[in-house]
Amino acid sequence: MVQQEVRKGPWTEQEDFKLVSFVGLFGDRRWDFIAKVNRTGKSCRLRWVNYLHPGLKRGKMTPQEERLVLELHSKWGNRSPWWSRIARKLPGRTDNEIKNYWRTLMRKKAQEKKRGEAASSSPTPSSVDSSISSNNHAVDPHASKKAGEESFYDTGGDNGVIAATQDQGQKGDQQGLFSMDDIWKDIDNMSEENNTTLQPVSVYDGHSEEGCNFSCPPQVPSPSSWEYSSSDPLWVMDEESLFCPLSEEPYFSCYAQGTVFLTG
DNA sequence: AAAACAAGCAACCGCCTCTAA
DNA sequence: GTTAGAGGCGGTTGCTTGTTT
Repeated sequence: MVQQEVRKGPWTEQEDFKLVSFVGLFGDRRWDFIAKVNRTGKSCRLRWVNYLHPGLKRGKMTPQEERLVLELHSKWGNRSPWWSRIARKLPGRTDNEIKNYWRTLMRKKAQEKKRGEAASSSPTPSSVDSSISSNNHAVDPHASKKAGEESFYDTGGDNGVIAATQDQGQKGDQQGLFSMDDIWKDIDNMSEENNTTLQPVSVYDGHSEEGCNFSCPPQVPSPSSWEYSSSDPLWVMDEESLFCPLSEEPYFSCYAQGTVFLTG
C-alpha cells in the first residue's frame, strides 16, 4: 500500500474518526486499505481492536473476570496464543487488556514476594504463587484495589444510547461507484465541517457486501467519553462455539447487529 | 506544594502464520 | 509449489495519571 507518511504515537480524534468510518465502510479485515489514515495497517487494526471496537468493555476487570483469567491461565498455561484465547472468553476484553492485567498482577506478586521474603515471616507469597500455577481461586487481586474506585471508562452510564438511524448504507451500496479519493474526500469533509454530536455508526458486518451501511459520525468525541452498551454481546468468538456466552446468539448475528452506540 | 515513585494503559516492534497470486 | 504481503500474536516500551512521602 502506498502511503505518504506513516504516523506514530497517540491517535488523534480525527484519526479515530477516519478509522471508525473506514471500518464501517470496509469492515475490519482490510487494514491495508484502511491504512490511508497515514498509519500502518497494523496500527489501524490495533487501534480498532483495542480501543475503538464497539463491543469493548472498559474499566476495571470484575472479580469474576479476574478469576476466569486465573483459571484459564492455569488451564492453558503460557502456550501461545493464550492472551487472545482468554480474551475470547471474556466478552469485551482485549488480549492487550488481559496482557496488561496479567503483567500488573505478576508485578504485584513479585513485590509481595519480595516484601514477604524481607519480612521472612509472612506466609502469603507462597500461597499467592501457587494460586497462579494451580487452579486456585484464593487470589483476589481486586483486594489491592481501592473500594469504590470507578474507572473513567466504566460502562453502564446513563448517558443514553442513540438509536441507529436509517438512511445509512447509501454510500456502501454504491461503493463501487465511488473512487477511493471521493470517499476520502467525503470523510475528510464530514470530519472537518461537522461539529455536532456524534451519530451512530452501523458497522459493516464483515460478511456481506451489502453490509457497508453506515453513516459517518460528524464528529468523533474523545473516545474516552464514548459509551458502549455493556450488555452488547459483541466480541466473543469462541473457537469452540462461536456463540456469545450470555445470549447464545451466534457471533455473526451479534456482530451483524452492527450498530455502534456512541454518545458524546 | 512539590518531588518521587508506582500503577495502568496505549502503542510499537518483531516474529510467525495464513492466504492469494 | 513458491513467494510476497497482510494479519495476528506476544513481548516490550514509554507516557500519563494517581499515590505517597
